[in-house]
Amino acid sequence: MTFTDEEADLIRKEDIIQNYSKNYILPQQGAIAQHCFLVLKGCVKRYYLDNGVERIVDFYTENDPITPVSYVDKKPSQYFLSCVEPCIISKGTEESTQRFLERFPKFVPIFVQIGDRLAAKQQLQLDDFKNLAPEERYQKLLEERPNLVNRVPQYMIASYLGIQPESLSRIRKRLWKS
Amino acid sequence: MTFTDEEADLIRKEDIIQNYSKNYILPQQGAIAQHCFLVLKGCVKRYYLDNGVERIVDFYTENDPITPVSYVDKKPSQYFLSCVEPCIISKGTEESTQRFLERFPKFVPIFVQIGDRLAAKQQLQLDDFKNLAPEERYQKLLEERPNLVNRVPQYMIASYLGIQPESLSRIRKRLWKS
DNA sequence: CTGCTTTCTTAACCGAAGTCAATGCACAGG
DNA sequence: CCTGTGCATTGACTTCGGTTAAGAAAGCAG
Repeated sequence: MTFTDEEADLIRKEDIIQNYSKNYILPQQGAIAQHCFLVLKGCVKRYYLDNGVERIVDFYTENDPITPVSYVDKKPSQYFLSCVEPCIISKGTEESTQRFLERFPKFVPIFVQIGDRLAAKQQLQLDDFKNLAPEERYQKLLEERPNLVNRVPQYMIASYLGIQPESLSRIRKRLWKS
Repeated sequence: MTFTDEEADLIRKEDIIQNYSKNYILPQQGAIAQHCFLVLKGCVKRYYLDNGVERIVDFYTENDPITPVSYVDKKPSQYFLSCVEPCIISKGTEESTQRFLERFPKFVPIFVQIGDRLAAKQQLQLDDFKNLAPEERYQKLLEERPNLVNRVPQYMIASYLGIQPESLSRIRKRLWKS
């Protein structure tokens, strides 16, 4: 889901836009009523901590909306958002979302089924993950988000792919040879 | 999300209950307005075909609701539902859902955020899949759904875990030894 | 420019999963 | 009862990722 210039403009006007320095961790209050973010410039990672190890879940770059994750109660894990680069980020409030939807009603159904679509997207991701080898996952990432590899450190890409940095290095070498 | 006896009873009355033989494939019409199912007895698998290979996505047993997957357009893949055992399944229509929610309004918010919760659940599944070895995934399955392993052929469990049947056999052997 | 930190690469070793092929086993149909 | 089919196991072999440790390269500050 991407925005036209006009739509992005309205968001820029309505929402609270802020600059964040590299490595800044976006504050996310309690379980409910979290903010939505829209990355205008820069790159954000979503991750959680697994016995002190950072496990990267996703990256967000220009025009990517960051939707809150509804917590499934039991698990103690928590997701964090951190700026991989200096960022300009638009923080959406409940009211600004409201006004945005009044201005662009065509987004209403989309907002309603955001959860469904997210679920479907994640189903596909999970399917891929089950059936693709690490090397294939990396190639797929290269195809789908070629820019990403050039702007985030490889050890983060490795974490995102669920492998060790050393393995990613070898994979790159292998692919380069062929 | 589970149902009390009373709730399940109403569903039983309202919905269309049918028997299906083993290996029967539940018909799922086009992209929109699919049925919801509730497994009363038996076991259903959700899978898709990957170059003729069956890739199992999930299993559903007694009292598990089967929610439709909203299709993310591009991918040609399609999910099928097939009975692993003879099944008794309650098929929900739009109207019966309506009546059910009138009778038990407490489920309304849940139905609204079904997508969100599904997304959150799948996020956790994906997290696990990225960071657990096949052997650990099998152990986790044993803990979370111990019954499943006893009623589903192992090659299907293997498919669900994203590994080969031979590997699962060796994993079992390894675990048995310790 | 120098020295530090961060990031990436390389090598050696190990263990586990994939693959292919053969065997064992249970169960259903004739 | 015998036979065929489907499923599970086992073995030999290969490949690839994890681990550990060391060193190279790149970025940054003094």
